Amino acid sequence: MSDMKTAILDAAEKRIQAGGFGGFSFREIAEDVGIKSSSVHYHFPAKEDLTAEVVRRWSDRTSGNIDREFAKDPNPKRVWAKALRGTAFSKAHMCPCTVLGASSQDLPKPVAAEVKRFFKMCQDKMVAQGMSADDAAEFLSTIIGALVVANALRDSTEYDRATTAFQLDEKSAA
Amino acid sequence: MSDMKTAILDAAEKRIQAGGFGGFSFREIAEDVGIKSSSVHYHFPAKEDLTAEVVRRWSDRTSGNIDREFAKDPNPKRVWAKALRGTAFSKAHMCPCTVLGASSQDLPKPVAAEVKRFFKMCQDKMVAQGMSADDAAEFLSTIIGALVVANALRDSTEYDRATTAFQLDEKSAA
DNA sequence: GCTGAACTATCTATCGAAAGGTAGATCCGG
DNA sequence: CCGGATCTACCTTTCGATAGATAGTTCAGC
Repeated sequence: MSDMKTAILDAAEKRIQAGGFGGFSFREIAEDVGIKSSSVHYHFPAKEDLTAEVVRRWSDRTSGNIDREFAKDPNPKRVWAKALRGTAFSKAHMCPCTVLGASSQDLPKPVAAEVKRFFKMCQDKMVAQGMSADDAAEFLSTIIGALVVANALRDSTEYDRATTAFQLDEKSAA
Repeated sequence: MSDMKTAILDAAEKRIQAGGFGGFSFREIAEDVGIKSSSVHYHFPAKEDLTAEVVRRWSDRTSGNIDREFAKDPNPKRVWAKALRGTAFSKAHMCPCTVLGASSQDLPKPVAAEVKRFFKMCQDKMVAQGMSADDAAEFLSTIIGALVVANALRDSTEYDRATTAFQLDEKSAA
């Protein structure tokens, strides 16, 4: 992957984290990376292609990060809670898939499909890590919701308040 | 409130539920209600005014609905879980405040403030109903997240899977 | 009870800006 | 010289918003 393509994906990711699909334009991305909007089209034919690729990349990275941490800590809930905590306290504050998922009905089909894949990946991985299907559904909802609530209240520490139960040491987090 | 103003709010609410702030235009709203886009400006000077009013109305309605149901059922979690379940299984599938909250950073200030007010109202009311602050934060995150995940997976029954623990009878839901 | 000002709600028409996207030229490294 | 990458220039559409006109309604004062 070329440097410029990566730079475009980085810029798009940031803007999507802030405003979702309708919250960014090719011109803004172009200015962010220092090229012209038409050149962005060279790398990504249409807006939905760029957006779908941002989601795919985020999904792959998340999957990898979780696998890596789970190898070090056998408690899946603590691993996931910590991973999303990093997002909540990052500059962007939000996970792009969550922002897009909230307005999934208004997304181009390929983008909506990619977003769906992300959430399925999360649930499947949780089950593979030993959680029951219902437990995974509830837990995923809690950490995703914590991200949204903290973002809306403009206070990242809200994420911690909502997930204290999962960030404790060995015995407590079940 | 005039019929037309209400019709405009209804149309805007639907569109916001689907696509958030960037997901609707005055022209679409105008077509939905059968007037011209400039006439929408007569009722709401700017897009942020219309959006803020949609959020305010949703917030007031939710507050009223919860009070009414809590008077009949003393279990706050069951009351809230049931209320949001209605949204998850509605045609629109989403709570407009949740959609907007996910992209809160990209919202005009008055709108972001109104969205923030909604989530604070939820937490405050939960505490007033007897929940601890941390418990309220976690529970609110779970039901909001369940809405997002169910929407992204395009399957409303995901909401039930994530909230079964709170929809049971008297003794079980604590 | 009539008149006329003021208000409500909508229209047509239009603005400048910005959107997504395309075509064709240019530049640069292999 | 060829091909990937970027540019300039442009197109069409849509955006939020404004101006000015037009009916219909309300209502105070004579």
